[in-house]
Amino acid sequence: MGLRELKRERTRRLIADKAFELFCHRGFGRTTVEQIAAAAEVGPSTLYRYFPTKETLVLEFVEDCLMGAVVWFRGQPPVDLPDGLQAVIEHVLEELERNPDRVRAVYEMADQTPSVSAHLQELIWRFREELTEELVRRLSGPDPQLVEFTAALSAGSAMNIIETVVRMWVENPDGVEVKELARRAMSLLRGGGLPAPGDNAGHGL
Amino acid sequence: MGLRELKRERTRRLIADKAFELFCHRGFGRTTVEQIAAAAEVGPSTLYRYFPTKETLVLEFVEDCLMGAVVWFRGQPPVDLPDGLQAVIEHVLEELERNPDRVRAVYEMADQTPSVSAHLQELIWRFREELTEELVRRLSGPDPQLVEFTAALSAGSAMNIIETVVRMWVENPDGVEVKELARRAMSLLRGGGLPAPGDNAGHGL
DNA sequence: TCGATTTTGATAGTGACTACCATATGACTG
DNA sequence: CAGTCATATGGTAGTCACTATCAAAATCGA
Repeated sequence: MGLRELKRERTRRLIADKAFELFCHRGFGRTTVEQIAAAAEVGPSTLYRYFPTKETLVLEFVEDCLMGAVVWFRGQPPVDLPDGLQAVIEHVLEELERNPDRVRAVYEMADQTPSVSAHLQELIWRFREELTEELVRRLSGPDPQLVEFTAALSAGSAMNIIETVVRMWVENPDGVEVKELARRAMSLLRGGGLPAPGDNAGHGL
Repeated sequence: MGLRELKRERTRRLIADKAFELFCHRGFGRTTVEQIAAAAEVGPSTLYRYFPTKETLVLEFVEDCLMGAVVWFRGQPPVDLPDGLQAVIEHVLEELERNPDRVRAVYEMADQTPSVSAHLQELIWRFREELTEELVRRLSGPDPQLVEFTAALSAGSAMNIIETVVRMWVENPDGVEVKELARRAMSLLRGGGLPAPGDNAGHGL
């Protein structure tokens, strides 16, 4: 629209990029907000108007991937529940795979800095909440509590699969094919959250 | 043991209790660490020696329940994977149900304060990590990557069920029976993370 | 009781974050 | 183009969580 929105987006991107740059170079803990503001050539108060906390500067990309997938799913036509979950999972993974370095950097910072890890996990749970809400909207059933329950568990399964696949991918970038892992996870999800009775069950514990 | 360990545990409990009291009375954000230290009649530095962050003062109880269940499970004899997960889930839920008010208070604070929510979610993920580690130790298989994958997904399913049940219980304390919800979740887990094909599948989405 | 170890409390300091205000800048009207 | 309004910005001052350090006090072993 106007020139205002343009500059807003521009400075927002500038701040986030400079922040990520500094975080990768000096580490999250060794970088002060003041330094980021100086690098982006804005005042600290301006920075805080765009990003409420230091952690959001790190997690914006992941947040866009997760929440974007929910928004995308909201616009999709009705499908079966397993198909819908699979679609959401694949959508998220494809978006994340678009910037492998950024994903790895985020998880690295989360491993080193507890507060980043905490905010990352909270972001993932918020994704589950949003997805649950959408599933409830789509599901129908006589018992509303059962619908809520099923939706929450299903969304949680999707979250679970995404986190597991991404975590294994991050920890072993070259030895793991996201597509292959996702495919295995899909079959586990469809057959059940656990190894199916006739499959690889019977594992002694 | 000695008098030292005794006093240590005593002051630790004292600080945590006074903190929880103040949090419930004035709210998490309106209570300063200095006030907590004063209420427990210790210096702020002493408080920080026992609790690294303000949030840990809120979450100690939940952490004990979750991590205690993993430790308990570690001492259990080998069982089938679904049975083991069910046992862990029930153990956690029973421990949480022992102090309903405390659980509700924690979730209330988490809903009001983002940082508390973030640390709660991170705690839950740490529970998943610990459980995954124990499952890997117990599981056997030719492909170590598949073992890791199965363990992580299974532990995630347990985490998912616990969080879903507890959340519904907290949001509707009188209308939800934890035992009943847990039973439904168990059958969902055993039959699959999603409604089984012959059960309540076919929901339009 | 004496010496070694641990626990405590106080002090000073860093840095994230907030509230507030004066200024500047893009947007709309005559 | 001039004037006016809404919004964005930067600076200041302040709160509070948290850290580092160190001397004093409490506890333990002999």
